[in-house]
Amino acid sequence: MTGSATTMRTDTLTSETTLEREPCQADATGACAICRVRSVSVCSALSGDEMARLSSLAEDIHVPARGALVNEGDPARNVFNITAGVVRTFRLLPDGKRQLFGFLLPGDFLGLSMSDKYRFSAEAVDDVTACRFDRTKFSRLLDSYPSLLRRLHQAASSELNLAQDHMVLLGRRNAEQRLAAFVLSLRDRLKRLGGSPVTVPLAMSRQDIADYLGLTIETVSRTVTSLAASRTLLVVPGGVRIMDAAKLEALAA
Amino acid sequence: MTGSATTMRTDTLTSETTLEREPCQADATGACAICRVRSVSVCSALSGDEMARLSSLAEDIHVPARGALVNEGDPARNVFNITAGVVRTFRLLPDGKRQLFGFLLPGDFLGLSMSDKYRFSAEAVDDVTACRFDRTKFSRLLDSYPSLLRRLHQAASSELNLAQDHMVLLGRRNAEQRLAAFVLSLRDRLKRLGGSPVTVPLAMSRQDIADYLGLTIETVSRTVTSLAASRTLLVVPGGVRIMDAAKLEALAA
DNA sequence: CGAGAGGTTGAGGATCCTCAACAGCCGTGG
DNA sequence: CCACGGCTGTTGAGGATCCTCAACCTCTCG
Repeated sequence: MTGSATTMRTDTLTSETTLEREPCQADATGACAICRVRSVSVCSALSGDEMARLSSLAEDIHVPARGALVNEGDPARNVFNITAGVVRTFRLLPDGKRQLFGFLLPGDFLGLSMSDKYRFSAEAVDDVTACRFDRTKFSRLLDSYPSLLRRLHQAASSELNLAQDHMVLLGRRNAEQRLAAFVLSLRDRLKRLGGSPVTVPLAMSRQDIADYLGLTIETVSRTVTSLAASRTLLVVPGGVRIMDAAKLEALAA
Repeated sequence: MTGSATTMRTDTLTSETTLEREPCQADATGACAICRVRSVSVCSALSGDEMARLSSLAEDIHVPARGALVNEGDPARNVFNITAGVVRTFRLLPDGKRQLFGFLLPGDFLGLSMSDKYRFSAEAVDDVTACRFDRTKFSRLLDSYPSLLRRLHQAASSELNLAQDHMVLLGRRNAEQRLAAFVLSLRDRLKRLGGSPVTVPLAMSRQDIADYLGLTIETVSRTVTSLAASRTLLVVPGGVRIMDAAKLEALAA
């Protein structure tokens, strides 16, 4: 199994989604020791020895923009830890509609909610690097390292909280409020990764945003325009600049 | 602390929400041994000895219809295992709107997603009995019993799956599809608890259903009427009867 | 019998979707 | 070098769905 398990179906831009790079077991302590996102990842639960063992399971992969990490319905062979880039998770409906569940940023774990098959698809929004683990081996590791399991459970808890926030957004907020909440939440997450508190890069397309917010692309476009007209946002190449954070927060509240 | 921690704020029908009954540690093995919902609960992960220790932490509580189990914003002192009745979990918005996250049935665990404060409220829809645990003690138990932690993590995973299903429903389905999915999913969950595959008791009000499905009470009422007119459902006292399961499933797909 | 709660039905309106045209950007290729 | 097509995003007009407001019905309970 060289990576074909998680490869494409919806996307055929490249012949091989996962470009293998130097695996983590390259050195004694493991590449995890020098991982940029370790402190914000589930891996932070582990001590030196434990991390070495985790490293031996990790495989550093690269997925080009639009490449697939997992496909809904496939056997769930891997779990991932995102180390760079943005990933979208989503489900495709029979009528062609799409619902995005979220955007994974560096440090986020992919594979928290899973049966034996993937219940959603995950694709790279831009160029992505990630740590890939064999799910069975990773699961065995959880038996040995309860602290890792606890950390993972924490992550699942926090994702459940995010999911609940999103249910509120989808069920009870209008387009303007949805967009405000989206921009602010993305800003906050990027801020924790060292991003700017005013300029929010939007790696994802309007269609992605629409499918995340339960709107159409036209409504997203119109709402952004309207927020720009009221000097709440400023549209800049590749993202938006927050001009009136207070107003945005009032909308999102 | 005798139960006031989790008591009411939104609801003041009774002076004491939690009517203490015989605690589980009444006998040697613990009342958990004879628990009706043990096989479908997280508790099933435990062996005899372990269960005895769990029993010693459990407190059997009763919450009358409309009573509160937890209030959003309160310190998260307890977690629960529902043993009878139906519980609604929800968040209240500043503008008075409400979004329900789900209905907990016997065997369901309350407290999977949590920080140090409750991020949502939980109220009894009808008369509810539950096992209440001190969160700190329960958390310590998790350190001793990794199998319980695993089971809990499984439960969190599966709740995350449900949350994703619900995001699809809220973001991408019309009123008819939402109602169909709701009735079917409730039927399936009740079936696993020994319920009928055709008659679905609806303990919750139309308002609850509306707030769960992201609709208004009027739209729910109209949609039920319309599904009854097309002989897909039959409205019976306290619930509905599924007349055309195939049609309902086609709508929910 | 009256009051209140929960639910249904109707009319009108707001929001968002659908369909369509168009603008900007970028890489390709003559 | 510029023309062209494709892709992404914006804007507009009209329509569908769902919400709002209001009346009314049914059932229960005092």
